[in-house]
Amino acid sequence: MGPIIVWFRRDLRVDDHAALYHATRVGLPVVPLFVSDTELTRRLPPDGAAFNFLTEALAELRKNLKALGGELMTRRGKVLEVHKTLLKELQPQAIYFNRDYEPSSIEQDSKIEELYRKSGVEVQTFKDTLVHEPSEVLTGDGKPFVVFTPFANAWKKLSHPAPFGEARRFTTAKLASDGILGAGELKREVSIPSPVLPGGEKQANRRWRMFLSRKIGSYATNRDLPAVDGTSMMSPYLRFGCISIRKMLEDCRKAHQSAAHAERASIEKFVDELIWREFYHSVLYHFPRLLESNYRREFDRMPWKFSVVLFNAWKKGLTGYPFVDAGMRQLNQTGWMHNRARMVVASFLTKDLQHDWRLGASYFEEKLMDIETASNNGGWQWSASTGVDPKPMRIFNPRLQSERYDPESKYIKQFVPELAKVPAKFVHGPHEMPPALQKEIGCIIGRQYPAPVVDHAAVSAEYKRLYVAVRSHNS
DNA sequence: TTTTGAGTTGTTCGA
DNA sequence: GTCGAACAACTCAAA
Repeated sequence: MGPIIVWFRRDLRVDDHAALYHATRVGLPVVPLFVSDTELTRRLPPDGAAFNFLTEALAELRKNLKALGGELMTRRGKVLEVHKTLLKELQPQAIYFNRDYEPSSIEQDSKIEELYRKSGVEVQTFKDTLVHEPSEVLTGDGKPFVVFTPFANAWKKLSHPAPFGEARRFTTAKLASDGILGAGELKREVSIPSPVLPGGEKQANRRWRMFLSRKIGSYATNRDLPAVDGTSMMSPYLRFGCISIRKMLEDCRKAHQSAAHAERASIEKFVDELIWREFYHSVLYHFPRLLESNYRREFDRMPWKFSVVLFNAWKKGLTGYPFVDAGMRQLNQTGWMHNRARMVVASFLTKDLQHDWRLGASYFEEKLMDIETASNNGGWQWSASTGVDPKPMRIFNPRLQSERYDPESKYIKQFVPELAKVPAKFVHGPHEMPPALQKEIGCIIGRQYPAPVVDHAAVSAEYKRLYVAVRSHNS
């Protein structure tokens, strides 16, 4: 009897892993497989934080599989070609893998399924990435939800799948030695200074337990303050599947039961964020065109601007708006950005600079270590007012956001060091410093730190006119 | 079919 | 500085 292939993609863990759990219960040898050139890895820049995270997660996966008695097989090459080769080489009994919902993955996976099925090999796919799949959360009419709250209500009514638990020990069938990569071969030179979040299952659990015991109770307020370590930072771990979403949800429910009243609201808020992740997965699944186009079609007429100078200022964190600049520099330096800052920089690019949200979305794809296409697309379309959010136009005031969410300017000063000596009174608007003060503290506007690249009041008024014009055209 | 009510994360203004 | 209302006024799920 041939082995069972368990194909790992965005689910780099051994604990509570649907496909691995089920495969190790059959009693056949199991070949855990990772193909380096998947839909996941192809888009990751090799010098980016996400790639670094991935290699760490993979190295640990290899170790954890070994502890279960198995051996990770890593192959490089086109996915379909790799599977064709393995079909001959291993003559597997079956292939198991967890489902992925991105449009490109769906297309790829159906080809893989067909390949194995045609050869009489059993194919089993599993729900693993989400608590509830896009096909499970539908309106009464069987249509997809496009407003969050009704989606969340329907989601909460469904009974949640319990964690499966540990995989059994297994053996890996003797592998042909050719074409198998060593552990280090996927590793490339990376130049990310001390990643804030190390990849892998162990780190995922460490961070999660710390968040559960010390942070989740104050999540509702602290999550909005970029200078405070108040968010879970689980996004990269979820992106690469270093932790099980079923387990996280179960932990939240247990914590909720034993929590004080005040903390319960915070835990519910956190669960809502997990539901947002599933909501945007569902939206993209049902409307794959959103990767390229506006949900609200009338925005196809939006006369987005483009300026190399302004776009570069945004990318580099040199807009003259300290909070925006802090966010962008955090992204560039660490591969991660606080959620509050993500909203502010996205609003700034789309509303103040009036640049197409797709430009911002691709820059995030390039830089974020937690890049999840569904969430990224949903977030950017939300910011640009082109998406499924039913609220009317929303323009963030970057100055106000700065004062409200970074009142002590700790975040700004951490990532925009040239503002370190600017007094509290001026730190959210350094260009207002009198020239003498600029000179005194060695932060001259236009030299050490830029003047605002646009005037918020003027450009937001302009944006409002464009918005009204675009929308009224519709009827 | 029509009606009703609610909507992640905002901003501004005036008391 | 804080608070509530006005802003704008649209979509869409569900009754």
